[in-house]
This record gives sequence, structure tokens and C-alpha cells, in this order.
Amino acid sequence: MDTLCDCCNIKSSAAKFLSKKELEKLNNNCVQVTFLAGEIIFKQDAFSSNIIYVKEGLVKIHIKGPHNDQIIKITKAPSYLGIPTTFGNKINQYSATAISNTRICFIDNEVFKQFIINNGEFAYELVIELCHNELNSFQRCVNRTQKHINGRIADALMFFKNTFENNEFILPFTRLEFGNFVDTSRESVSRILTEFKNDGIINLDGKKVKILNEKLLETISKKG
DNA sequence: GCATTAACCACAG
DNA sequence: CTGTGGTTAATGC
Repeated sequence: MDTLCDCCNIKSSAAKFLSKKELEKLNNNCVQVTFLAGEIIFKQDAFSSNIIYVKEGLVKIHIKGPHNDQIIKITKAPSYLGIPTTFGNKINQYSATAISNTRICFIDNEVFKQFIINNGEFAYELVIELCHNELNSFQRCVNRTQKHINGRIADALMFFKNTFENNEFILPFTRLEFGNFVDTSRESVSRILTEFKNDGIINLDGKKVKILNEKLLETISKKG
């Protein structure tokens, strides 16, 4: 049974520092749930009651804005979700939706908090993860405001190439969602993608994308 | 001014 | 949902 946290082989880097006893405690205060692509894991404005650990799959984090739903980031397992939302605020500040089929562990807040307080190495690993997240979001912030659309779309394509570890992948987005991810309209996404296709940078068939000229794509991404 | 960029709108698969 | 063409506002040269 891999539901036992003790022998879980997808332990977070932080959970590796938990003692036998702590893992047992975790095991008794954590449930694993499977989500299908498209299912909502938790919703903005609802009470947050748990720490969420993504064991397997891809998840999108998104926030309702005044006009659109904005996709803040795509998170690939293994990763915690909702640490800021749970400790910073009782109410979820964002929603999380499964993009692929996903396995999630829901962990009791109080138990998690006790680990942080009592186990320095565990806490340290978490801080590292949070720092990475913050740096990434700073970076994304700069890119979003300073890069032109084709740069941002090139960024996104490179990102997917890296997360799927493949030059060929299926966009987990409609054009509208893609637009919400890179802060542009669905029309611009369509245009730039066909433009990339016509320039021989990618192959495009609906949501199927194959990167043909990674070097050029990289340049576009860098130059913005 | 003129050119470029990108959003908004409308219409058609 | 997607792609395309026209229009338009903002910005840069």
C-alpha cells in the first residue's frame, strides 16, 4: 500500500526529514485523492482546511480577476500547493484545478504546523521551496510586463517542452486559457501560433505542438 | 505624421 | 472553441 506515508516513494524533499514517528502521524492525518483532468482541487474564496501535496500530475493555479480568470502558474508534481493560502489566510486566495490526472494528498493543517515547529530540517526544506516559488513568480512578473506577446508565447512553449520533457506535446489549454496564462487575448495566441508555424518554428495541429526550431524559439523567448 | 503592436469586435467554420 | 479580417487606441520613431 503506497498510501502509507512511511513508504511513500514520492515523498517531498521536506518529508524526507520526518522521523518514523512523525510519518506515522502524517499517515493518520492525511488522505490521498485522485483527480481527473479538469477537476477542481480547491476553489478561491472557500475555507482552506488542508495543506495540499501534489504527488503526481499537473495542476494550474488561477485567480479570478475583474475581467478574466488569470492563470498564475502551472505546477508539476511533486510540489506542495496552498501553503501560502493556508497559513496566510483562512480563505483560499486562489483556485487549483487538475490539468492532467492527478494524485493529491490532503494533509491536516495542525499536524503540518507541528512538523514545522518541531522539525527544523523539514521547515528549512519548505522555506527553500517557498523561496523558489517566490523567485519564479518575480521572474514571471518581469517577463509578463516587459516581453512582447511572441516572447511570452515562446516562453510558454519552452515551459511546456521542459515540463513534459518532450519536444512534442499536447497543450493542456484552450486558446482562451493560453491567453489567460500569458496575459493576452485568445486571438493573439492564435495568430502568434500560426505565425510560428508558418516560420517553421513549430508544427501545429490543434493542440498538438512539436517544436522544430528550439534555438529560434529560445531567442524569441529571450529577446521578448 | 506614419508605423507598429495588440486589443476588441464580428463572423464563419 | 478557433481562426481570420477589419477597426481602433496607444506608443514609438
